[in-house]
Amino acid sequence: MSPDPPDPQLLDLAQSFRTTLRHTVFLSRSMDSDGDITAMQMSTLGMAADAPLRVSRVAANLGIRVPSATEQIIKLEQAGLVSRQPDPTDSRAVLVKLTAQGRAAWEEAGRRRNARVAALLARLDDGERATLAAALPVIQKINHTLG
Amino acid sequence: MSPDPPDPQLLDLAQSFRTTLRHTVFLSRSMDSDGDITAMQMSTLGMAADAPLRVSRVAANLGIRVPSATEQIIKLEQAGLVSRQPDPTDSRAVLVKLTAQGRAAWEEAGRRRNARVAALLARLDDGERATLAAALPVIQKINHTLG
DNA sequence: GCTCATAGTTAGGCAGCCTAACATTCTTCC
DNA sequence: GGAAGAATGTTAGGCTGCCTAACTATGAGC
Repeated sequence: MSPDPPDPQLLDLAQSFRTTLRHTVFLSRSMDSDGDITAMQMSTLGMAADAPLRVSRVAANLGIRVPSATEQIIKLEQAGLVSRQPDPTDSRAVLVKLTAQGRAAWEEAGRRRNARVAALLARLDDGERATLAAALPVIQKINHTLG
Repeated sequence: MSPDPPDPQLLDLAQSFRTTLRHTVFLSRSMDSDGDITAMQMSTLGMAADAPLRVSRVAANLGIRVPSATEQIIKLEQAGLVSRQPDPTDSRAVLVKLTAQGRAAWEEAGRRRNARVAALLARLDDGERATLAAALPVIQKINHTLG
């Protein structure tokens, strides 16, 4: 239970990683101004794009509490992007389902954001892009370590 | 001025990058619960750790408006972590300066966070860590492209 | 010295998150 | 089958962080 003995090299990498992340969050925030759809809303629509899911699942995936998810989902519903339907297998639950309009908005916003990010990546050389591409799975692995 | 012709490969990478970033922001948020110091406050203290700086500089570096920066800085001041002093060279300006207590708190929080991140990185193998280390400068470069 | 730009602060409002309390439905166990 | 408890959402109320608009005070230029 004692904290691992601090490996200096690991701490250095952690420091760099942390600094990079901080700036990245910042970048992510500025990318966020997509007109009207927030990053959270994008994520929510993306989940529902695969299959309808419960409010509690949305909350868990977003890392927020259920009441907060309800709030966001109601806004998406009012915008006509999702619908809320009782789960036929469990009347307590509510299924969040993407509407046709929601799917269109999600895809369109995704295209816009991809284009914007691609424009940034275009300024890298091939080697840098390869390095980045190789690292993304590693970062994903780190992200999933939390689970 | 027309948007670059979409290079499919670039868009793919952009898509992966975007997805990874989203999860990373999420990770970053969960790392944020450091007891009492928020990520923004950490950044602010970090800036002041180098040298006293103006409120407007803090705002610019954080990507927020001046009134919002004032708000945060006042909180840090009330917590005894920074002091606010008039700039001797320009009486309109206010210099945000780290107090001894502020420096201690900043270093301590940095250590805690590094340790936490290092614990995540410890679960990677050497090759993955090398891949990650190689990519950090690239990501930094992307971040700075915004400027 | 008047005018205009610059640096911060104050005031008021909005969005997103939280906890606590509640209604409803499912599950378990007798 | 019925009571007790668990699970799913929603509602209510509050907090934080961000914003814009309006204001004060100082600096800079003609």
